[in-house]
Amino acid sequence: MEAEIREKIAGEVVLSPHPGRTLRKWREDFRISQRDLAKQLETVPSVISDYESERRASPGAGFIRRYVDGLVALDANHGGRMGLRGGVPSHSDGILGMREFAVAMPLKSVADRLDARAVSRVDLHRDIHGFTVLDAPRAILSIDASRFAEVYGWTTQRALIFSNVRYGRSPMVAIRAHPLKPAAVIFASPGRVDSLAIRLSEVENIPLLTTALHAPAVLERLEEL
Amino acid sequence: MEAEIREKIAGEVVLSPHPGRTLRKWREDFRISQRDLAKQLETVPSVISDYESERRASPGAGFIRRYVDGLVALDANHGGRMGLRGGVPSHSDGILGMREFAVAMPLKSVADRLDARAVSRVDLHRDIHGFTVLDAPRAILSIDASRFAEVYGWTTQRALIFSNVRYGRSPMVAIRAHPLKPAAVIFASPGRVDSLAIRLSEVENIPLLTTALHAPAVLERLEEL
DNA sequence: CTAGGCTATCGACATTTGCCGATAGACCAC
DNA sequence: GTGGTCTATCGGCAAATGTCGATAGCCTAG
Repeated sequence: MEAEIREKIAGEVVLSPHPGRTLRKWREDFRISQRDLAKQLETVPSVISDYESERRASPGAGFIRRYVDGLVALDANHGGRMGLRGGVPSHSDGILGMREFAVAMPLKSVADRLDARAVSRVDLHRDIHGFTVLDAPRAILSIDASRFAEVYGWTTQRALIFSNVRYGRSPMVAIRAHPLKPAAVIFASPGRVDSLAIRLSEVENIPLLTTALHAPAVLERLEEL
Repeated sequence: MEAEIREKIAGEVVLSPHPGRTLRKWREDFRISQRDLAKQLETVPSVISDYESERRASPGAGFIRRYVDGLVALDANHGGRMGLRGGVPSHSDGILGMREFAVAMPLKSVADRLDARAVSRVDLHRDIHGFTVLDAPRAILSIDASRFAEVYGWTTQRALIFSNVRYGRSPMVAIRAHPLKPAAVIFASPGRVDSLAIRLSEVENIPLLTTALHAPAVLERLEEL
């Protein structure tokens, strides 16, 4: 995730006819001050200001790299709340709940919490840093590829928990088609899980589990973790 | 497509500890000579060589932009065959056929050729530059997000024609979840097209059509275009 | 062997970048 | 009013870039 946003920012800056302005745009998106960034880069604010106001028409790769790294590092220090979310603080239609754990949590613990059991043969031995609960049909309609960052929030090391799932094909197909992959998928109170869903979970090496709980109970159970 | 690859290359170059070497790697991936690139940039080959051998530790944004633009422009002149395909010449399991038209073709002509009719309300008034025929279930299992470039080949301005389709949900969900979008989707001899498929076509503004022909007949009909 | 294509190295030098510090302006809270 | 925060502008200057041309080496085909 971080590597991707860094690459995107750097790419945009270089390709911009006004690299300095693009740098400023991104800093403001992240809501970081020139002073804080200057401190992070171990320089002075007027350096940042000069670049951002296009005093230098063609900043070098070295500077751009340090600037972008500084932005992303500072954002991480602030919990990655604003920047990586693209500045949209509220949840999209289809996202029922979302949380980051304070510490990495074994998937097994999460599964136990939800009385969830595996339906594919993918090994459950991995850690989860958070979860997102989604209403599957609504999410598919309202969240397209460019906004998956919202589903994943700060980390893809999360469980995606889909409710209102009949056969589970559409969520697994969507995950298959998108470059970012979650750490696990859990279907809340599904119908009969289709064999394609299971095969996709195995192809992608993403554990697939089901729980009899519905979304509100899932959120409640995970609140206590 | 082009904008995305440009951004990716530029981003990689800037973030690389060895920008010059990364430039070289990409030029070689595209199979473009220093001489040809130098000509495109209206400079001399020793300039390219100096940068690529890291004589300049921190090339400026201006040069990187021109270099990347030059690569992509030259690749386009060569039909975009090698670079954008990632150098995989053979078709993946699931791709039954694929072609670029010599000239842009109205979608209506393609539809007429296949006796296809629209099932969603999206306007058909657009041009197609080519098509890919896919076996839907096999494609979904064998082609993940990172290899969609293969499905699209040179241009996303194409019709994706899916065979072995029951309700048409999975193909539309996959398209929904991926950043690149085709110009049209045609289901060859589907079962009953599900309302979700139709809604996704409308949300994405991608025309959705069906034809009674099976894949071999489709390929045959389109061969004559 | 020669010719052509491709690439590498390096001297040269005009131009630009990278970075700092001094100064100034705007805004807000006390 | 003062103090603090944030940002902008600009002079100064060492260091690096951007670009060219000359030269050289390697490989292949005829």
